[in-house]
Amino acid sequence: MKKDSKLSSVLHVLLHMAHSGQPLTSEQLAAFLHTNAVVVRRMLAGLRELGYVDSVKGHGGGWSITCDLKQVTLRDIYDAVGTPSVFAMGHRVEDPQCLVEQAVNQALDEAFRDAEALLIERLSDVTLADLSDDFNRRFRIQSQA
Amino acid sequence: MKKDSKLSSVLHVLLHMAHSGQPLTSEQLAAFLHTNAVVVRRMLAGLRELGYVDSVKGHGGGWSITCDLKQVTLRDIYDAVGTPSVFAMGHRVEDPQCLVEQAVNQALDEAFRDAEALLIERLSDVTLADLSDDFNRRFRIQSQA
DNA sequence: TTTTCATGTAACAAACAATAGTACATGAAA
DNA sequence: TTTCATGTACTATTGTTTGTTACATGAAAA
Repeated sequence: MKKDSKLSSVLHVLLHMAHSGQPLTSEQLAAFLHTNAVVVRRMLAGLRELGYVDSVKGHGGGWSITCDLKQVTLRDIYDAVGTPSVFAMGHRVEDPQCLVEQAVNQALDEAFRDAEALLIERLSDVTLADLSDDFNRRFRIQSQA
Repeated sequence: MKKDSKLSSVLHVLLHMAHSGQPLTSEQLAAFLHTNAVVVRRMLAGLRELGYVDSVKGHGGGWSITCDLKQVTLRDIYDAVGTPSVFAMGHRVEDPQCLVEQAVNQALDEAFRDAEALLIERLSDVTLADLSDDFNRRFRIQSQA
Protein backbone atom coordinates (compact mmCIF):
# COMPACT_ATOMS: atom_id res chain seq x y z
CA MET A 1 0.00 0.00 0.00
CA LYS A 2 1.31 3.40 -0.89
CA LYS A 3 1.71 5.40 2.28
CA ASP A 4 0.03 8.73 2.81
CA SER A 5 2.60 11.34 3.77
CA LYS A 6 0.34 14.36 4.10
CA LEU A 7 0.76 14.59 7.86
CA SER A 8 4.52 14.39 7.63
CA SER A 9 4.60 16.89 4.77
CA VAL A 10 2.30 19.40 6.42
CA LEU A 11 4.26 19.34 9.65
CA HIS A 12 7.44 19.86 7.68
CA VAL A 13 6.24 23.00 5.95
CA LEU A 14 4.55 24.31 9.10
CA LEU A 15 7.87 24.26 10.93
CA HIS A 16 9.58 26.04 8.08
CA MET A 17 6.85 28.65 8.18
CA ALA A 18 7.26 28.95 11.94
CA HIS A 19 10.96 29.65 11.56
CA SER A 20 10.54 32.21 8.82
CA GLY A 21 9.93 35.82 9.73
CA GLN A 22 7.91 36.42 6.60
CA PRO A 23 5.33 34.70 4.41
CA LEU A 24 6.66 31.87 2.29
CA THR A 25 5.27 31.18 -1.18
CA SER A 26 3.97 27.83 -2.31
CA GLU A 27 7.00 27.58 -4.56
CA GLN A 28 9.37 28.02 -1.65
CA LEU A 29 7.53 25.50 0.48
CA ALA A 30 7.39 23.08 -2.43
CA ALA A 31 11.17 23.31 -2.73
CA PHE A 32 11.52 22.10 0.88
CA LEU A 33 9.42 19.05 0.01
CA HIS A 34 10.96 18.59 -3.43
CA THR A 35 7.55 18.74 -4.99
CA ASN A 36 5.13 20.94 -6.85
CA ALA A 37 3.60 24.19 -5.60
CA VAL A 38 0.10 22.96 -6.38
CA VAL A 39 0.60 20.05 -4.03
CA VAL A 40 1.45 22.50 -1.25
CA ARG A 41 -1.63 24.61 -1.90
CA ARG A 42 -3.81 21.55 -1.77
CA MET A 43 -2.22 20.35 1.45
CA LEU A 44 -2.60 23.68 3.20
CA ALA A 45 -6.10 24.51 1.99
CA GLY A 46 -7.71 22.60 4.84
CA LEU A 47 -5.48 24.19 7.44
CA ARG A 48 -6.40 27.64 6.18
CA GLU A 49 -10.10 26.89 6.54
CA LEU A 50 -9.48 25.84 10.14
CA GLY A 51 -7.51 29.01 10.88
CA TYR A 52 -4.09 27.44 11.46
CA VAL A 53 -2.50 29.28 8.53
CA ASP A 54 -3.31 32.13 6.20
CA SER A 55 -2.51 32.73 2.57
CA VAL A 56 -2.14 36.06 0.79
CA LYS A 57 -2.20 36.61 -2.94
CA GLY A 58 -0.02 38.88 -5.02
CA HIS A 59 3.29 40.62 -4.41
CA GLY A 60 4.82 39.75 -1.06
CA GLY A 61 2.12 37.15 -0.56
CA GLY A 62 2.44 33.58 0.59
CA TRP A 63 1.70 31.44 3.60
CA SER A 64 2.11 32.19 7.28
CA ILE A 65 1.14 30.58 10.57
CA THR A 66 -1.75 32.18 12.43
CA CYS A 67 -2.06 29.86 15.41
CA ASP A 68 -0.25 29.50 18.74
CA LEU A 69 2.35 26.76 18.36
CA LYS A 70 1.99 25.93 22.04
CA GLN A 71 -1.72 25.27 21.71
CA VAL A 72 -1.79 23.11 18.60
CA THR A 73 -0.91 19.42 18.78
CA LEU A 74 0.03 16.88 16.14
CA ARG A 75 -3.41 15.41 16.64
CA ASP A 76 -4.98 18.71 15.59
CA ILE A 77 -2.91 18.70 12.42
CA TYR A 78 -3.78 15.06 11.81
CA ASP A 79 -7.43 16.04 11.93
CA ALA A 80 -6.79 19.11 9.80
CA VAL A 81 -5.32 17.06 6.96
CA GLY A 82 -8.48 14.98 6.93
CA THR A 83 -7.80 12.26 9.52
CA PRO A 84 -6.25 9.95 6.96
CA SER A 85 -6.80 6.28 7.69
CA VAL A 86 -4.27 5.02 10.18
CA PHE A 87 -3.82 1.40 9.17
CA ALA A 88 -2.63 -0.24 6.01
CA MET A 89 -4.54 -3.40 6.86
CA GLY A 90 -8.26 -3.85 6.61
CA HIS A 91 -11.06 -6.32 6.43
CA ARG A 92 -11.78 -8.17 3.28
CA VAL A 93 -15.51 -7.52 3.69
CA GLU A 94 -16.71 -4.74 5.95
CA ASP A 95 -20.07 -6.10 7.11
CA PRO A 96 -19.96 -9.81 6.39
CA GLN A 97 -22.84 -12.25 6.64
CA CYS A 98 -20.41 -15.05 7.30
CA LEU A 99 -20.17 -15.76 11.04
CA VAL A 100 -16.55 -16.78 10.70
CA GLU A 101 -15.64 -13.50 9.12
CA GLN A 102 -17.61 -11.63 11.75
CA ALA A 103 -15.56 -13.29 14.47
CA VAL A 104 -12.32 -12.47 12.65
CA ASN A 105 -13.30 -8.87 12.05
CA GLN A 106 -14.24 -8.28 15.64
CA ALA A 107 -11.00 -9.71 17.00
CA LEU A 108 -8.94 -7.58 14.65
CA ASP A 109 -11.07 -4.51 15.30
CA GLU A 110 -10.40 -4.68 19.01
CA ALA A 111 -6.66 -4.78 18.49
CA PHE A 112 -6.70 -1.98 15.93
CA ARG A 113 -9.02 0.16 18.01
CA ASP A 114 -6.67 0.07 20.99
CA ALA A 115 -3.64 0.80 18.85
CA GLU A 116 -5.32 3.72 17.14
CA ALA A 117 -6.42 5.19 20.47
CA LEU A 118 -2.85 5.07 21.73
CA LEU A 119 -1.57 6.67 18.55
CA ILE A 120 -4.03 9.55 18.86
CA GLU A 121 -3.09 9.96 22.50
CA ARG A 122 0.59 10.19 21.62
CA LEU A 123 -0.10 12.70 18.87
CA SER A 124 -2.13 14.77 21.33
CA ASP A 125 0.86 14.93 23.64
CA VAL A 126 3.11 16.76 21.20
CA THR A 127 2.62 20.42 20.28
CA LEU A 128 4.04 22.24 17.31
CA ALA A 129 6.11 24.20 19.83
CA ASP A 130 7.66 20.93 21.01
CA LEU A 131 8.64 20.12 17.46
CA SER A 132 10.04 23.59 17.00
CA ASP A 133 12.12 23.25 20.16
CA ASP A 134 13.41 19.90 18.97
CA PHE A 135 14.46 21.46 15.70
CA ASN A 136 16.28 24.27 17.52
CA ARG A 137 18.11 21.71 19.61
CA ARG A 138 19.21 19.85 16.50
CA PHE A 139 20.28 23.10 14.92
CA ARG A 140 22.48 24.05 17.88
CA ILE A 141 24.10 20.61 17.91
CA GLN A 142 24.86 20.74 14.20
CA SER A 143 26.25 24.27 14.49
CA GLN A 144 28.71 23.12 17.16
CA ALA A 145 30.00 20.29 15.02
CA MET B 1 -4.62 3.80 -0.01
CA LYS B 2 -5.77 0.34 -0.81
CA LYS B 3 -5.76 -1.73 2.35
CA ASP B 4 -3.99 -5.06 2.63
CA SER B 5 -6.47 -7.72 3.70
CA LYS B 6 -4.21 -10.75 3.71
CA LEU B 7 -4.34 -11.15 7.48
CA SER B 8 -8.11 -10.94 7.56
CA SER B 9 -8.44 -13.31 4.62
CA VAL B 10 -6.04 -15.89 5.95
CA LEU B 11 -7.72 -15.97 9.35
CA HIS B 12 -11.05 -16.38 7.63
CA VAL B 13 -10.01 -19.46 5.67
CA LEU B 14 -8.08 -20.91 8.61
CA LEU B 15 -11.23 -20.93 10.71
CA HIS B 16 -13.20 -22.57 7.94
CA MET B 17 -10.49 -25.20 7.72
CA ALA B 18 -10.57 -25.66 11.48
CA HIS B 19 -14.29 -26.33 11.39
CA SER B 20 -14.14 -28.75 8.53
CA GLY B 21 -13.50 -32.41 9.22
CA GLN B 22 -11.74 -32.88 5.93
CA PRO B 23 -9.33 -31.07 3.61
CA LEU B 24 -10.81 -28.13 1.71
CA THR B 25 -9.74 -27.33 -1.81
CA SER B 26 -8.50 -23.95 -2.94
CA GLU B 27 -11.72 -23.59 -4.91
CA GLN B 28 -13.83 -24.13 -1.83
CA LEU B 29 -11.79 -21.72 0.25
CA ALA B 30 -11.88 -19.17 -2.57
CA ALA B 31 -15.67 -19.38 -2.55
CA PHE B 32 -15.71 -18.30 1.11
CA LEU B 33 -13.66 -15.25 0.18
CA HIS B 34 -15.47 -14.62 -3.11
CA THR B 35 -12.22 -14.74 -4.96
CA ASN B 36 -10.00 -16.88 -7.10
CA ALA B 37 -8.40 -20.19 -6.10
CA VAL B 38 -4.98 -18.95 -7.12
CA VAL B 39 -5.27 -16.12 -4.63
CA VAL B 40 -5.87 -18.67 -1.88
CA ARG B 41 -2.88 -20.79 -2.88
CA ARG B 42 -0.65 -17.75 -2.86
CA MET B 43 -1.96 -16.64 0.55
CA LEU B 44 -1.44 -20.04 2.14
CA ALA B 45 1.94 -20.83 0.60
CA GLY B 46 3.79 -19.02 3.38
CA LEU B 47 1.78 -20.73 6.09
CA ARG B 48 2.54 -24.11 4.63
CA GLU B 49 6.28 -23.40 4.71
CA LEU B 50 5.97 -22.50 8.39
CA GLY B 51 4.06 -25.69 9.15
CA TYR B 52 0.71 -24.15 10.09
CA VAL B 53 -1.14 -25.85 7.24
CA ASP B 54 -0.54 -28.60 4.73
CA SER B 55 -1.67 -29.05 1.17
CA VAL B 56 -2.21 -32.28 -0.71
CA LYS B 57 -2.48 -32.67 -4.45
CA GLY B 58 -4.82 -34.86 -6.41
CA HIS B 59 -8.09 -36.58 -5.60
CA GLY B 60 -9.32 -35.88 -2.12
CA GLY B 61 -6.57 -33.32 -1.72
CA GLY B 62 -6.78 -29.79 -0.44
CA TRP B 63 -5.76 -27.78 2.61
CA SER B 64 -5.86 -28.68 6.27
CA ILE B 65 -4.60 -27.24 9.52
CA THR B 66 -1.57 -28.91 11.06
CA CYS B 67 -1.02 -26.72 14.10
CA ASP B 68 -2.53 -26.52 17.57
CA LEU B 69 -5.13 -23.77 17.54
CA LYS B 70 -4.47 -23.08 21.21
CA GLN B 71 -0.79 -22.41 20.59
CA VAL B 72 -0.97 -20.12 17.60
CA THR B 73 -1.82 -16.45 18.00
CA LEU B 74 -2.95 -13.81 15.56
CA ARG B 75 0.52 -12.36 15.84
CA ASP B 76 1.99 -15.63 14.53
CA ILE B 77 -0.33 -15.46 11.55
CA TYR B 78 0.49 -11.81 11.03
CA ASP B 79 4.14 -12.79 10.80
CA ALA B 80 3.31 -15.76 8.60
CA VAL B 81 1.64 -13.60 5.99
CA GLY B 82 4.80 -11.50 5.79
CA THR B 83 4.34 -8.90 8.55
CA PRO B 84 2.59 -6.47 6.22
CA SER B 85 3.19 -2.85 7.07
CA VAL B 86 0.89 -1.68 9.81
CA PHE B 87 0.36 1.96 9.02
CA ALA B 88 -1.09 3.76 6.04
CA MET B 89 0.90 6.88 6.86
CA GLY B 90 4.59 7.36 6.33
CA HIS B 91 7.38 9.84 6.04
CA ARG B 92 7.84 11.83 2.93
CA VAL B 93 11.59 11.18 3.03
CA GLU B 94 12.98 8.32 5.06
CA ASP B 95 16.41 9.65 5.99
CA PRO B 96 16.22 13.37 5.43
CA GLN B 97 19.11 15.83 5.54
CA CYS B 98 16.72 18.61 6.53
CA LEU B 99 16.80 19.10 10.31
CA VAL B 100 13.17 20.14 10.31
CA GLU B 101 12.14 16.92 8.67
CA GLN B 102 14.34 14.95 11.05
CA ALA B 103 12.49 16.48 14.00
CA VAL B 104 9.12 15.73 12.42
CA ASN B 105 10.06 12.15 11.58
CA GLN B 106 11.28 11.42 15.05
CA ALA B 107 8.17 12.76 16.73
CA LEU B 108 5.93 10.73 14.47
CA ASP B 109 8.10 7.64 14.79
CA GLU B 110 7.73 7.63 18.56
CA ALA B 111 3.95 7.75 18.34
CA PHE B 112 3.79 5.07 15.66
CA ARG B 113 6.27 2.83 17.44
CA ASP B 114 4.18 2.79 20.60
CA ALA B 115 0.97 2.15 18.68
CA GLU B 116 2.51 -0.69 16.72
CA ALA B 117 3.87 -2.31 19.88
CA LEU B 118 0.42 -2.24 21.42
CA LEU B 119 -1.12 -3.71 18.30
CA ILE B 120 1.34 -6.60 18.27
CA GLU B 121 0.72 -7.16 21.96
CA ARG B 122 -3.03 -7.35 21.38
CA LEU B 123 -2.58 -9.75 18.47
CA SER B 124 -0.37 -11.92 20.64
CA ASP B 125 -3.16 -12.18 23.21
CA VAL B 126 -5.61 -13.90 20.87
CA THR B 127 -5.21 -17.51 19.77
CA LEU B 128 -6.88 -19.21 16.85
CA ALA B 129 -8.75 -21.27 19.45
CA ASP B 130 -10.19 -18.05 20.88
CA LEU B 131 -11.44 -17.09 17.45
CA SER B 132 -12.89 -20.52 16.96
CA ASP B 133 -14.70 -20.32 20.30
CA ASP B 134 -16.07 -16.93 19.37
CA PHE B 135 -17.38 -18.35 16.13
CA ASN B 136 -19.07 -21.22 17.98
CA ARG B 137 -20.72 -18.74 20.32
CA ARG B 138 -22.05 -16.75 17.38
CA PHE B 139 -23.27 -19.94 15.76
CA ARG B 140 -25.23 -21.00 18.85
CA ILE B 141 -26.82 -17.57 19.15
CA GLN B 142 -27.88 -17.55 15.53
CA SER B 143 -29.27 -21.07 15.76
CA GLN B 144 -31.48 -20.05 18.67
CA ALA B 145 -32.96 -17.12 16.79
C1' DT C 1 -4.19 51.12 -15.93
C1' DT C 2 -1.22 47.49 -16.97
C1' DT C 3 2.10 44.25 -15.56
C1' DT C 4 3.77 41.00 -12.38
C1' DC C 5 3.34 37.89 -8.72
C1' DA C 6 0.89 34.77 -6.14
C1' DT C 7 -2.94 31.81 -4.79
C1' DG C 8 -7.36 28.64 -6.14
C1' DT C 9 -8.89 24.89 -8.43
C1' DA C 10 -10.34 21.71 -11.95
C1' DA C 11 -8.84 18.24 -14.94
C1' DC C 12 -5.64 15.06 -16.25
C1' DA C 13 -1.34 12.01 -15.99
C1' DA C 14 1.93 9.07 -13.74
C1' DA C 15 3.49 5.86 -10.34
C1' DC C 16 2.67 2.31 -7.34
C1' DA C 17 0.64 -1.54 -4.77
C1' DA C 18 -2.99 -4.96 -3.86
C1' DT C 19 -5.82 -8.07 -5.93
C1' DA C 20 -7.51 -10.85 -9.66
C1' DG C 21 -7.11 -13.84 -13.61
C1' DT C 22 -4.89 -16.96 -17.23
C1' DA C 23 -2.01 -20.53 -18.65
C1' DC C 24 0.49 -24.28 -18.05
C1' DA C 25 3.40 -27.54 -15.28
C1' DT C 26 3.47 -31.07 -11.55
C1' DG C 27 1.87 -34.75 -8.93
C1' DA C 28 -1.45 -38.04 -6.81
C1' DA C 29 -5.56 -40.90 -6.71
C1' DA C 30 -9.26 -43.19 -9.16
C1' DT D 1 -4.62 -42.86 -18.48
C1' DT D 2 -7.92 -39.80 -16.95
C1' DT D 3 -9.30 -36.69 -13.47
C1' DC D 4 -8.52 -33.74 -9.74
C1' DA D 5 -5.87 -30.59 -7.31
C1' DT D 6 -1.86 -27.78 -6.19
C1' DG D 7 2.46 -24.60 -7.82
C1' DT D 8 3.78 -20.75 -10.06
C1' DA D 9 5.03 -17.49 -13.64
C1' DC D 10 3.08 -13.89 -16.14
C1' DT D 11 -0.24 -10.47 -17.07
C1' DA D 12 -4.36 -7.53 -16.19
C1' DT D 13 -7.26 -4.75 -13.29
C1' DT D 14 -8.30 -1.63 -9.82
C1' DG D 15 -7.70 2.01 -6.55
C1' DT D 16 -4.99 5.52 -4.25
C1' DT D 17 -1.42 8.91 -3.83
C1' DT D 18 1.20 12.09 -5.93
C1' DG D 19 2.50 15.07 -9.66
C1' DT D 20 1.46 18.24 -13.65
C1' DT D 21 -0.83 21.40 -16.67
C1' DA D 22 -3.89 25.01 -17.55
C1' DC D 23 -6.36 28.75 -16.52
C1' DA D 24 -9.06 31.87 -13.39
C1' DT D 25 -8.77 35.19 -9.49
C1' DG D 26 -6.95 38.79 -6.86
C1' DA D 27 -3.46 42.06 -4.97
C1' DA D 28 0.62 44.94 -5.19
C1' DA D 29 3.93 47.40 -7.95
C1' DA D 30 5.31 49.97 -12.02
